[in-house]
Amino acid sequence: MARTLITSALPYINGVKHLGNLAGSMLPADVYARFKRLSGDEVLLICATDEHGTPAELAAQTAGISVQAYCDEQHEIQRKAGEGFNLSFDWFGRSSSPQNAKLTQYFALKLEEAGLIEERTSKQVYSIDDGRFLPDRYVEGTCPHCEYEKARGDQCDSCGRLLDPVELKSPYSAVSGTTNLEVRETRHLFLLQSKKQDEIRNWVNASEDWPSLAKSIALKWLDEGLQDRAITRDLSWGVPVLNADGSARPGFENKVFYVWFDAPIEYIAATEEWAIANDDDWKRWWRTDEGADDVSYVQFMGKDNVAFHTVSFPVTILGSNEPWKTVDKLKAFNWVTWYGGKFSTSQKRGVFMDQALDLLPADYWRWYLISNSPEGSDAGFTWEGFQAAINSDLANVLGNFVNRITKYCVSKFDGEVPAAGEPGDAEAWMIDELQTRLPTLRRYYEQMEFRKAAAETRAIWAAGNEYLTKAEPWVKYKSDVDAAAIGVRTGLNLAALFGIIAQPIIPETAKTILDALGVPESNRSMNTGDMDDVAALLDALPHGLKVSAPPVLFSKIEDSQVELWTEQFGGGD
RNA sequence: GGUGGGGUAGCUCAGCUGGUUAGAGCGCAGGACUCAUAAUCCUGAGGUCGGGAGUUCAAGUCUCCCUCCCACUACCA
Repeated sequence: MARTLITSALPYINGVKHLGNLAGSMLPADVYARFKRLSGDEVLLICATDEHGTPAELAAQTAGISVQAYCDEQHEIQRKAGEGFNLSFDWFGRSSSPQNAKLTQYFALKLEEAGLIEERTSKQVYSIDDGRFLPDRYVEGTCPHCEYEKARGDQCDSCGRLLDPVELKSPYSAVSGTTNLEVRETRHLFLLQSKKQDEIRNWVNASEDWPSLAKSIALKWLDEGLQDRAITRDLSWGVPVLNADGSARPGFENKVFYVWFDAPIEYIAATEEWAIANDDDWKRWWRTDEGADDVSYVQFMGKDNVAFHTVSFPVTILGSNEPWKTVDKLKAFNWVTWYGGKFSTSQKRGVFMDQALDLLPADYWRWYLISNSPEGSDAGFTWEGFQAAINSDLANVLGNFVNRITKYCVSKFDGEVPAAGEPGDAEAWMIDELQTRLPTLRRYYEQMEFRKAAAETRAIWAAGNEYLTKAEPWVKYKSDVDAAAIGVRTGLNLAALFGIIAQPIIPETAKTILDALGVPESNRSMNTGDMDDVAALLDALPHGLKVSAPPVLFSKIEDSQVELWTEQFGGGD
């Protein structure tokens, strides 16, 4: 059995994720995982909340609770949101888990043994009133180039220039507003990425199933020269820096590993968390010397994360000099935009996962976000586009098809799959369509071309409607009931097939359809072997099987709802 | 500034290594049908493929210049 390991970029703990976050990583990872499972692979889909770092500490401080309590709360919220969207994670872990702490410390020690870690002193802005070091972007002030007054220490939002926090005029803390700042020296562990430059380049060049986008980003970093980077921070919340014997590393008692060092390691640690919970073995997924050599590992992420996955994390993995599994294929996404701008938590622009589910069931959103996946470039979300896609694709093309054929069967054939009638021209046409379209659909999924997979899925549904027009059982019924029967039987089998191919994207509705048609779990696969014989697929339901018309699968989105939501969510302004 | 990705029918987008009359969905117009969620099916109108120059027998598809949008640019994650 082929084995596929899939990871989605870890959503940051700070707040409910919006539809753009969902569409850019977690959702396509889930769709792909579902497809691979239906294709007969053994799949492990891993995700987790990324819980360390300054934003989590500050958010907890604002909320007046401990960081641990804050993360506990937020993790649960995100877990529930994912569950609400039917994200089929085999494990949704936490980067604050003991497994991740241990593994992160382990990697750091291995890297040090390999001579890739060095202590260095650097300078950083310290806020005396806040009692903490400030990351560059938490220092704000007036831009020395354009005089913009709220420029961040790393970059000015107004003129776009990269800055150093010490360049800012009248700097202040973005945390508290205090101007009581000073530059202090601080010691950190640096990962000597420059030493791995050639090895990483060879590894990148050897990669095959990477999109050009990913490769070009990786090569760009390599061309500019990998810089050694600090992998520790002056924070209290995070993975402690320890010696091999478990004692605190001298001078690092108040420091932790940098969130970007431990976050990708959580992919592995989350698998360990999964293994513990399921009494399974995690190493067979991650250690090529312990069974992971035949695993195909696929990563999903937003474009902004590509460098971390193609360069930084590989330095950690390869630098350990141990046989860890590295990524085989990766898929990067652009952003979903909101009426031309960005989704923004702080400005309350856009729709967030929990809000979305209050409006409509998950399948509506899943379909829209996958069929409009931000693959080639940013994809704009608009209520009008959403309404059009749902009403046309789901309600009219798929929902109506299932409704018309099942209702007709119930009213004219006692709700039983008819046995009579021989296939004719219309059936031959349908078989021909499916013989080209089903392999095409599978190919798009294999290639992770999600927009195209959705479009092909829809095209197959639409072909079903076209088939019914050709077969016109309601006309034939008047003169030849057997001739009508073949149309109904084929139509019912098509409905079942439509449910099967709908499973990766709209799993709940697919289940409703397949349950209504009495298709057993074991016959819902999308495996090639099971989909090759199209003629058999169109006569798969046992003759005489009792079927029922499921309730209306999708209700249409009314103009009045679009108006309401536009007002409610500030779309269009 | 640098790097990368985009600018193709009213809208959202396909168009691989250059090759017959540039495609799809939505929307729009007309027609058909009546089993169905006023759904479905058919037909049609609609584009000087961001602008300019060049290479070529031939360019949306290659080269150069210009222009607009977006992302990334390594101590935010």
